[in-house]
Amino acid sequence: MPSTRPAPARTKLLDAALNLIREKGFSATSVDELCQAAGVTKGAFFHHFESKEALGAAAANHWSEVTGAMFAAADYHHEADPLARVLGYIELRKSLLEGEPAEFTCVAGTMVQEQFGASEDIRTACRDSIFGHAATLEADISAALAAYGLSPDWTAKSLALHSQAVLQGAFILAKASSDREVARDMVDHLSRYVRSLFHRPPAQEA
Amino acid sequence: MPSTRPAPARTKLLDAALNLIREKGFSATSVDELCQAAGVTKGAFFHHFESKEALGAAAANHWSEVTGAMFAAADYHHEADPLARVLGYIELRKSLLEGEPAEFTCVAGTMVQEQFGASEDIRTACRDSIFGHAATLEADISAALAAYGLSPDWTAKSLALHSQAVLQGAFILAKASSDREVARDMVDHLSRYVRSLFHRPPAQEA
DNA sequence: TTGAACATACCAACTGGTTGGTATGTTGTC
DNA sequence: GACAACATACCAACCAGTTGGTATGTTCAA
Repeated sequence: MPSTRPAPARTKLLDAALNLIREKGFSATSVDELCQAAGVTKGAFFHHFESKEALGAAAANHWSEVTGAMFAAADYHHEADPLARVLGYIELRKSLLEGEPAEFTCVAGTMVQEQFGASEDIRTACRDSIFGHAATLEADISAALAAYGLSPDWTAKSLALHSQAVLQGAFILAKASSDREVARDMVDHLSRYVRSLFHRPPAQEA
Repeated sequence: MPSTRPAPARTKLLDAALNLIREKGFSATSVDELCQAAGVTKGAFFHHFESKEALGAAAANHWSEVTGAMFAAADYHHEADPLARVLGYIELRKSLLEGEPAEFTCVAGTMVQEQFGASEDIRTACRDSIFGHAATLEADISAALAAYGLSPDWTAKSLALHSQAVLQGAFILAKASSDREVARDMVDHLSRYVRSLFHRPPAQEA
């Protein structure tokens, strides 16, 4: 049987990074803190990552994998109607707005905000995380356009990105106000917008 | 005659902070860098601000004043139709997306993203900046609702905040992709959404 | 009107602690 | 016994913040 081996230092560091970066940002998180949170020494850190910057880029990729697996396993994919899948995705994102900002916030968005000018590796890793995730949504939007026979003056890609923009902006407002309800309202507006684009009734407000 | 007196150190430091925070984030900007950019010594810094954190909060307030004056003087206020004022505001925000991210990005959004958990003073100053700005938009939205005889299931305040969320999210996508056109597309979606809420035709796409 | 008392604005040099990073082990496994 | 995976000990650079000081007002009583 596959007995649970102790998590290797590299994974422990990446998991710790996901939490610490969302709590305090990348710059304000020191290598020592990372090591302490991961229960690992500095030697282990620099054995697995050639620099703090390299860990940042790796953490963004790790974030893509963790969240990618989570969204891939979500229920909304089972909806037959592609628009229902899109709206289901949005409702899932809303339901995820629980607990503290550091728990529901996006690592890639947080990190790229402060590191976009300092590290090209981190920037591209965060870009791939955000835009890659948007691409999974773009497919359902395209299918919905086909199913509803629409050819609007906006692209599926731009609407997928817009949804990410709303979410990222909602995170900022939640952090600023210490109130996740604000973020939920923003997601409601997004849902309303998508329904209007497909000429769907306002439906039930949650 | 009111000859132009040399800018005092405090103002020079705040102006420098506005640029440096947007370029590199708050944590990664050192007090020494701030002083060098402002052409001022460290003694002057700590004469005017009791800590780096205090400068951060002051910078957010300075940002509110600078941008508040700019938006207060904008043309869109002269529109008779309140909805035209809202849409004019959105178009203005789109036209502001020029140059490098550090030039069109929001200081408050950038700073609160990394400092919300570290400094309550900075967090509230950024919150006041963002939510205070949204309040100026909320008045026009309320007037538009009255003018068009609408009583929707969303509030003027939440739509004003939604517009800020879209803009903040657009900034993040622009930073991640190094492409401000992405941000412009997000603002187009916002404009389309607002028009749909007021049952206005798609109108011309810019 | 003057000058002592005080306040403001600023400066150069310094400090103790923290930073990312390195050099050199030790350990367990194939 | 060789190599990856760690640990320990350390360092130079940098960090926010402090020090003791100067130059330039401003206030107000004699």
